[in-house]
Amino acid sequence: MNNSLPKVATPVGPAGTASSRVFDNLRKDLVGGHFAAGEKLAINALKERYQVGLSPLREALNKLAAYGLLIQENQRGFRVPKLSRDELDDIAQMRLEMEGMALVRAIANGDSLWEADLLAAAHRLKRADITLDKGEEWERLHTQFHRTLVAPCGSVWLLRFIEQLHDQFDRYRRLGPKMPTIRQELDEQHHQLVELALQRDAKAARELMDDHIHKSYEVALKRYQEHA
Amino acid sequence: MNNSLPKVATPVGPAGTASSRVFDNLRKDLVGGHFAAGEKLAINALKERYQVGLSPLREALNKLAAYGLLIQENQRGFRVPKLSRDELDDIAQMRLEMEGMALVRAIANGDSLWEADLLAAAHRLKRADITLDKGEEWERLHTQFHRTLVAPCGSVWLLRFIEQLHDQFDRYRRLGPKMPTIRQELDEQHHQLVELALQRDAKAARELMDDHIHKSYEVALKRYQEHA
DNA sequence: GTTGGTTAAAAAATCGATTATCTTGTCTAA
DNA sequence: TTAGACAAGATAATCGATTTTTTAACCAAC
Repeated sequence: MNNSLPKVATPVGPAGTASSRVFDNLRKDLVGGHFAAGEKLAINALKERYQVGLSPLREALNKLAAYGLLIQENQRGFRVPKLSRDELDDIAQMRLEMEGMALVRAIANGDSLWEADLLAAAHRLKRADITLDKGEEWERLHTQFHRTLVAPCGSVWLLRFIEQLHDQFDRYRRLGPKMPTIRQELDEQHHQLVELALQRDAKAARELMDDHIHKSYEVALKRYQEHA
Repeated sequence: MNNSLPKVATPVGPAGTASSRVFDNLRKDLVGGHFAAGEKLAINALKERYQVGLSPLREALNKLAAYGLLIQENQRGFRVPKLSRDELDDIAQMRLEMEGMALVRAIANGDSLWEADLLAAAHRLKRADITLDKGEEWERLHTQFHRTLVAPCGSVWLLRFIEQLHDQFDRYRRLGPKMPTIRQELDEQHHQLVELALQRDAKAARELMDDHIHKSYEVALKRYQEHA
């Protein structure tokens, strides 16, 4: 009211509802391992932590339960899902199938705008890697890179499932500290994936993707086993 | 208090929380087409319809949005997702990939208990078909049959995705009235699927499953197109 | 010492009311 | 006539308090 700007819908900044803000933050924390697997969430503590009331918090918890990042038990609240070797294997196996499929389709469909996005995403990821901004930002760019890679696969549902699997997978991958040696290897594969995608070599790209997921799986498995 | 029975947890009947009850009912109604595609849900009307307060209702709506049966728009409530030819194609394509994969794995893993379950599920479905109990009950048994078919595939996540896709697919399939001719053909395939599964003929079973989904797709597409 | 039952405390689920946001219809000014 | 501003009503989101259910602690009886 104190200026006459023509009603600009809040650009994107502070985001919409309290519920969606909590959802985003809680999702990040769950994927990042800020809560112990199997832990029961104390709702009042969460109210504190995320600075919201009960209603928006519960709505966010319900969404996360439907998404698979929380377990809801009928009259006894929410808990963080347990981790298990079997589930990790399942998730990795599904990633192999679905991301492979998506990559092949993306290579068939992707246009030159995709090529540009892909190069950009890979570049940003590498930069974040060099500056050793070891934190949340690298994770964001890494997720974004993989998302971009398969984006033009043509299936909304496939993308949705892949995203869900990534979140689940990252719960294992992010259990422990960085492993620089293997990490470097994986980072190189990102660039090789871009190259093969630009060359439209679907077969080789898929094979590399399989290997990439395999190596990531080994990292995740080791961390799970060391996790005690 | 008026009898001395030793504290039996309510068998299964009236179900747990108000929220979960609403979730189940709303899900059924959304899949069954009781709401128009694209329609905006009037929350107060839903309170009436399902006889619950605002909080449990909103929690159920949030879960359904995360599940993909509703669209949540930031400060303007919930609406039923639109239908589109592209999405139907996407869903059917994904069903082909995922249920095919799941069936092959189920045939590799399933034990004799599975065989029995499968026969039972197919039988129940046929019976419901004969008695022409055209309603909700047949739908339930049909869903149950397909669930049983792929149950021992060994992947929790694959089963989860398949279930989600079924719900989405059924939004199209159930747009119109029965089509007895094609319906009969599809029903026969159910029994053929059981036979091939019992014979452990993965290849033939997968081909039949592909055909089954294809035919179902044609039904769904026709209904979508006639739906106006 | 264990079992069974009772009760107090804690936590989850739900309700009723309040606050914030959007939508619609109307009016004014160009 | 049309674009914009405004106000009134409708709807969504959130809060605070209540009700219900579970959990934990205690005590008695075997």
